Amino acid sequence: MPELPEVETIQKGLLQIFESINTPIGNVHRSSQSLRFPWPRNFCKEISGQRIVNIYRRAKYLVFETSGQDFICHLGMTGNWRLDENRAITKRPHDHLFIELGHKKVLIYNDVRRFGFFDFVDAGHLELSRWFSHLGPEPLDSETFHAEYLFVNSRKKQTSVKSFIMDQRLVVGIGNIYASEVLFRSGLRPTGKAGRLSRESCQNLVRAIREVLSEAMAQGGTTIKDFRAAGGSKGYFQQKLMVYGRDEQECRVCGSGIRKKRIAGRSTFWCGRCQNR
DNA sequence: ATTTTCTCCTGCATGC
DNA sequence: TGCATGCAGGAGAAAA
Repeated sequence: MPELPEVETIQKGLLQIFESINTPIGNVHRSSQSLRFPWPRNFCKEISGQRIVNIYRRAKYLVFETSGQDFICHLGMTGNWRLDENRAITKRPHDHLFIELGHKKVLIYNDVRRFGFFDFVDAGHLELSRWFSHLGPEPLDSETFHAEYLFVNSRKKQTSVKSFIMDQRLVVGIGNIYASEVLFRSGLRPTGKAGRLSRESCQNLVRAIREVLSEAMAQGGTTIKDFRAAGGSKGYFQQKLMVYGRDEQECRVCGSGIRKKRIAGRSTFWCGRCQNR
């Protein structure tokens, strides 16, 4: 489900919940089903009783820094968190993890498709973890992610520009929705070869990535199907989508028809007139 | 080595 | 109504 803006929205919501409740993790239970991978050994027992020191985002991962064992949560396609004030009434299908927080409050991880997962990590040395060692820079960090970086790393790449920017080894956080949106804003065809990007196009790409992700975060993410912030609120960026899911509709800028095509197995949307480079 | 396709899973829309 | 098919926001493994 979630790309960078959605994960960031959930991270902010979770942090707010822990700060407002301000109590150590109570009892923890999980479903008997595995998620994408089997649950870490003694997962519930290990995190029970720990105090949350911080929750932050790296790429599309949530990192929970605790007084004991640090852990991560990847949301896969359909992972989501919600806070239940009265668990007995609101248990839902596909609930997989229950974290009790004080009086009758339960933080619940729900994941319909079970592509998400949890694992223990050392938050102080994330880059050593198998989940983080290959990840590229954060798109909003101008020190490490900039036009020249894109230009240099795109040389001789035969893959499409769209697949290129979705490669988490290059830059993290861009998934299938925002890839189309970013390319619309930068005026680039998604099918173009990455290796042919000019310096100017790289500059436009970097700017578009920063703008689109920032604006989406400000809107609380994109709610296409069922995304909700941890507090339960919807995202509103879907109202600003220019191309994603708009095939057969008119371009909001020039009025020509939005096209749709599968690139590397993923649906891709663009305007043939506005995106001509 | 690089790039695309397959795979994991469930739910929903579509078409016959 | 039932059943088959395809598709959905991720990403590692396998295949090409």
